[in-house]
Amino acid sequence: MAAHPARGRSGGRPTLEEVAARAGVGRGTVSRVINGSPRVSEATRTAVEAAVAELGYVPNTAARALAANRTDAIALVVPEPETRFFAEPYFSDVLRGVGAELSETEMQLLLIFAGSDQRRQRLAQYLAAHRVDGVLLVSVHADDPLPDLLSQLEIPAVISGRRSADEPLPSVDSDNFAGACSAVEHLLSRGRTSIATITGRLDVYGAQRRLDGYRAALRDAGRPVDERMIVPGDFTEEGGRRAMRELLETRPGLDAVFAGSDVMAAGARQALREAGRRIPDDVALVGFDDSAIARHMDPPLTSVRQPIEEMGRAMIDLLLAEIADSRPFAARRLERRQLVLPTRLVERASS
Amino acid sequence: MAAHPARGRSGGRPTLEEVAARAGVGRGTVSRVINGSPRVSEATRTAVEAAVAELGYVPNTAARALAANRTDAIALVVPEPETRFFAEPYFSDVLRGVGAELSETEMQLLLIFAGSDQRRQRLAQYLAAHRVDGVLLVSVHADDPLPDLLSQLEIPAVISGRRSADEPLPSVDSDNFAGACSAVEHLLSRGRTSIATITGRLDVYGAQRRLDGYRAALRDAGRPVDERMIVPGDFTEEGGRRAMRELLETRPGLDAVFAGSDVMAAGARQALREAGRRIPDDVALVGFDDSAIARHMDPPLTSVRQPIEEMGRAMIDLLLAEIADSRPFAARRLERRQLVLPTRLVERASS
DNA sequence: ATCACTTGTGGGAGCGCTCCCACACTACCT
DNA sequence: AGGTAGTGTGGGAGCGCTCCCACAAGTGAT
Repeated sequence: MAAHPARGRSGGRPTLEEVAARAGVGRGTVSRVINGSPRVSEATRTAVEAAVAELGYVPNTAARALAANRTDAIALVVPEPETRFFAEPYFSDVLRGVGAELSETEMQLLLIFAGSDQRRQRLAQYLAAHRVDGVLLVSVHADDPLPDLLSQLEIPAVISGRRSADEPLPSVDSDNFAGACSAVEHLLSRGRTSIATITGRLDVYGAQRRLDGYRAALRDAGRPVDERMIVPGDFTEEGGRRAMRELLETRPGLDAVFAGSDVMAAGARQALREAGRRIPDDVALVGFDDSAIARHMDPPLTSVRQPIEEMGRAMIDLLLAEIADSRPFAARRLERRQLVLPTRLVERASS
Repeated sequence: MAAHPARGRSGGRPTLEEVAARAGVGRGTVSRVINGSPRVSEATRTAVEAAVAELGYVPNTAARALAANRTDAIALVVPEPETRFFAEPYFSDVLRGVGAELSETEMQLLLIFAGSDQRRQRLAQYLAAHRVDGVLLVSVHADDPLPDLLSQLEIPAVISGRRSADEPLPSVDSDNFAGACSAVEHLLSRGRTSIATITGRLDVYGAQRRLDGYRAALRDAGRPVDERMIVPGDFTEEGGRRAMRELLETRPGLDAVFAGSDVMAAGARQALREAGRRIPDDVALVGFDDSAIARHMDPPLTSVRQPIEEMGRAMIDLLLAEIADSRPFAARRLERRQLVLPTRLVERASS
């Protein structure tokens, strides 16, 4: 027995050393097998694998993290309170894509909310301790200090959406401009002549671009843009409802609304119903995101589809590449670090 | 310069050793200060704290985990697909409570989905590697092997709800039986005479207890229990809708429904509306959970309030105590490890 | 003065890995 | 025969902590 009486360790998990002894090889060799190094002979590999199986060996992640200076974990940082996270289908869709892509790797995903100052404080601590190899940042507002903190700490990061046209960080975005254009063009082609829009928070670049697209489509069609037809929302259902009420008051003659998100469209629908307007007979309604609520709305909502799940997957791919690049002796830096995925209009009964 | 040229470590974070040198003390002393040991003189503590601040020292969690055999992280395990997680307000409420309670500690929360076989496989690996100090298990079905795996691995765990009356694991539950009783009594007191119930999945103990409460309340009031008035749902909106349709077909004369969850009540409401029944005029409706949808329903839903957020907090308290107990030289084992919190009927317009 | 505690402190040993140097062994050219 | 690669392998050193033993210095009873 050891002189040091195994300080109360429960279970007594086997170590690399023990696997090596069992397989009759050295520690280094076992490590190579575990990590899939090609420089191991077939016979040795088989022997080691047998020993691993017999002993039920599972690597100690803390030791590995300490020695190799990596954690095999990445964080999905949501700079919003939990409530928003759950209310917004966008997040769950991203999470699904991220989870799917990640399940093919050994990486672990942490979900971190940074919706309050206290939470942000804790997150900063967490990042400073380098407890994750990389960060996925979703829903970032223009003035958010988080991206800068990350580059300062030299932590690989990818953001969903951009903060501006020339986002310095690697990012994955959808073509918000083109998507908005297609929505408005669709409404025009249906003979609508008085088209309003409810925007998202304009400190989110994507919301800004959707508004730009709305303007451009009208302009291209030779229609004047009435500024009173543009009302800001905040991506929430309540915000959509408020915006719609305002529109009905100032521009009661409108015959179509392009909402900057499905959730806001749902709010707008309530306000329209309250006011006795029928959809699409009196007012056509188009959303953005094509999330689950669009399909389940009554009537089903025409919406601009963003491939959110695919975006989640792409973010992971980019991030993993970033992480690989950040390690010593990385092959070469990536070139295309900004991805913009196409959108597509899905027509349903609301327009 | 070191002979070993600092293998590409980015940032070059300060170590305990460097802090010690700066403060003119030994490593042990710095460690004691960091960990809040009382056996340090005031003067030394101040000096060390100054050095920590000057150097911007942040402990290396991997090293700490390796040396102390703990991770300072706990996992919230959801044995459901993400979709269910987002569709069910119960989870977000638990998460909110857990997050709130945890934000007062240094513990990190991981959210892990174990909804598919592949995911469960990965989770098992993860747990075997002891990457968390403890586990919170929500929404466990009677035959789930996860709890046994956890006790086998000797990982402290707390479950929300119980699997049976004599749950071996520490658990936090609400008084489902009494809650269901109060709902039915309320309907009876409102003069309803023909009360149906839509149950949750009966392999969830809580759903079973709600059904027991429904039966007991009717019995206590001297009313016979009509088995055709009991229809199983599955906690989903769609399930509630289906169950309600069935009830309307087999028992068209009913004048009240007690649904085993708010989400199912929302589904039932849709079916009632389709059938042209008015709420509460024709049929009174009562839900369970008192989640956000109860308040937002039209009409607002009478519901049995479970203090879900408080339950989340209690789970954390229990789990932290369990973890403390599992460490060597723990003071004493806990006694009360099963917590049952009271429920309360919240009356609204639906009944 | 001696002994027995108590309080504060320094630093060795060790946690379980990865990294990398050294070395044996084999091939295949000159 | 002597080079010159390449291929597998063993194991030392070290990652940055915590734990704990040893010990100095102070305090009070005998």
